[in-house]
Amino acid sequence: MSDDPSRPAPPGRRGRVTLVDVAREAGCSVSLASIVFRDAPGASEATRERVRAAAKRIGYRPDSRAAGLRRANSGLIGVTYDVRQPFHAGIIECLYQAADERRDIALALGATYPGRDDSRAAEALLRERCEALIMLGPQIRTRAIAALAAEVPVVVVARKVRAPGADQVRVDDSGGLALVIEHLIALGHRAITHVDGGGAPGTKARRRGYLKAMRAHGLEEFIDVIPGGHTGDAGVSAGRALLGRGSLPTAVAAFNDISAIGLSTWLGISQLGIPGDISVTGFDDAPEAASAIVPLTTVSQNLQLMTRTALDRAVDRARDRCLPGEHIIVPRLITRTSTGPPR
Amino acid sequence: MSDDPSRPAPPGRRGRVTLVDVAREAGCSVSLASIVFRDAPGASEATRERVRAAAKRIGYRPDSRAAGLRRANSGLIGVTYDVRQPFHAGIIECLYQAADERRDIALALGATYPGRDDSRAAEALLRERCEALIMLGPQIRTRAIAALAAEVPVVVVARKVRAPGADQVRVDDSGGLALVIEHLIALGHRAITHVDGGGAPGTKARRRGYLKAMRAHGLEEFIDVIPGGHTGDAGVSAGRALLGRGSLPTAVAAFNDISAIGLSTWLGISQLGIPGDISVTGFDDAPEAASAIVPLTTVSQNLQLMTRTALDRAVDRARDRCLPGEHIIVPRLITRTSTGPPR
DNA sequence: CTGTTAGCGCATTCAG
DNA sequence: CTGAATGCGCTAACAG
Repeated sequence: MSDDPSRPAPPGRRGRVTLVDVAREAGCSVSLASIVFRDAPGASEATRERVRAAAKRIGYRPDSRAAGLRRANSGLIGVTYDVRQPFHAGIIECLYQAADERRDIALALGATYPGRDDSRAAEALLRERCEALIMLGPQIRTRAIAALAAEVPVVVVARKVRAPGADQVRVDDSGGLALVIEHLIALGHRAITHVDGGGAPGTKARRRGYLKAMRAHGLEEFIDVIPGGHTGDAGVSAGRALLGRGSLPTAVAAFNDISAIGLSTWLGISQLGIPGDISVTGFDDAPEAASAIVPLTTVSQNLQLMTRTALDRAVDRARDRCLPGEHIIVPRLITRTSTGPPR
Repeated sequence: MSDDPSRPAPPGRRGRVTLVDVAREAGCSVSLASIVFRDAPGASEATRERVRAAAKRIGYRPDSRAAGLRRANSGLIGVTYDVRQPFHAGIIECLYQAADERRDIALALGATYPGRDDSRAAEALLRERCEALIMLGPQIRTRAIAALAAEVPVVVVARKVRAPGADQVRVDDSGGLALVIEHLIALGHRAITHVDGGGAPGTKARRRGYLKAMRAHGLEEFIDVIPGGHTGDAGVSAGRALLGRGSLPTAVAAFNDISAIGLSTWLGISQLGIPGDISVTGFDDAPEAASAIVPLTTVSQNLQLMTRTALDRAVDRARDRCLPGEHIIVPRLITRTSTGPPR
């Protein structure tokens, strides 16, 4: 408590509790206290307890900025995602779970929305000195991603992008869509329409899966793709378009769950029974798919595996400088009650 | 200490470009370079240009951790929010917009979901040394919020909480619900049912607004509250419950938009016309409300004002140590096509 | 406008 | 296990 009045007011003692205070309170050296909070070897269990108790007593909280500044690696992994995308929310949850399993990793979120693109979000994250970037379905152009990948390890999730230097982790979109088509065909369907993603990441691959599966079963003449999108609105519009035409297919494979639910809603309102009159399928296995009015047959991306892979890649690339690669997650068919034999 | 001056400044000895490198490249002092990046007064426009050009040339990016470590205030405002809540996503967007208008403020997001509560999220944020915390509809108990508020300025948004020391910014929930009831009554409705929020923040106040408005118009005998929730599923369940009873009301005021949309969907599938057979209202003016199959009459919380207020309060309290207060946003009725005269 | 200096809170030596 | 010393990248205060 002996402030030296001769010197200009030291801005240090502003009431902030630091590691020094903890060490003094616990009666040990700062190095030891540091070891305890880093979970590093070199302290007995007894001292660990003592130090932690002291910290709690005086209200100490580690300063992760200072720690990151000092160590070579900040332990921060940046994640850019679309704040409006429910599917991204699910991935964020899984990423947190994966990160919580490692004591040394923290996540920094960078939200994206129509007025703030992935580049902006990434820039803010990099100023915080993230070691690596995980980008969920980035909407910026490939060369912008490549530019980022040149500066920092980048892992692109849920979008196919040929950016050299960026890892890719995504489901086999083509194979996933083929899965539901095979399922519908096995049920006896032939007139199967695909409502596409209208430009959302994965649109082309899923459409390719549809075409491939139809052709593989000699159903070329039934091939029917109508424009859609990844939102519920897009599904509603597609439903409207579908009903506006002369004949109805016996099944519709939508681009994703949200769109499939919008579509189902419109069909339901138009007094069509699902799956009695028409079968509907989605993609993603979003939480909404299971709890929809008609639980949706869909394709699971195995988020656990996907996020774990993404995080591991991000950390490994940041630490060991290993080479970027492509990681394709095998999709799985989830059968629910929105599909049945044709009418 | 004699680096080869002929070669373009190598990316630092440790591979990272710092302010020192920029200063050397621009041929000026570090202080000047610092001034430029902080947008602080004390440099001519010419030098600013020169320094920025040099920075770009060698690929410099400010280190916000180091800056925050040094200055008294980190400039970081932490935001905890429910990653599954579309309504929160809208607030996040507005917060970013508000933060972007101030050069000195950055947002740090802390996601919340069933396995990770607001306390966990806040803890992580505080380790990053946020100056203040904005909590969106926190689900933790009041005393946990109070505990946080004792350590750092806390602004609670969209939840009424009597935690001493925490600011509150929220819409007048009671008045908002009353607004739609008045609107329905003016249209000629008398049998108006309220589907409540089932415990979500704001449930009680909105129900109170319903009761007050009904009583104010002598409609005690028509008072009818059924349990609901804030999700689409809850709306669907409420619709099912409603139709399972003998008689139908002529209008339903739901707790929020998402629930109202679920409700509408179920009513639509049950071949009831909206608003022909029954009027439906929501709350929040979420993006989904405008683009629903039947555009929803709802209550706007004026997010712009709400978020600006929240951010200003957070910053002011962190900087000037002013006292916490309560800030009630006046709600506004948004009339769309989901309401009409009774059948 | 410049250059110098002194830390912010912490991790990491290194010799005891 | 201790104690002291060094510096991460930056801001701020100061005298030129």
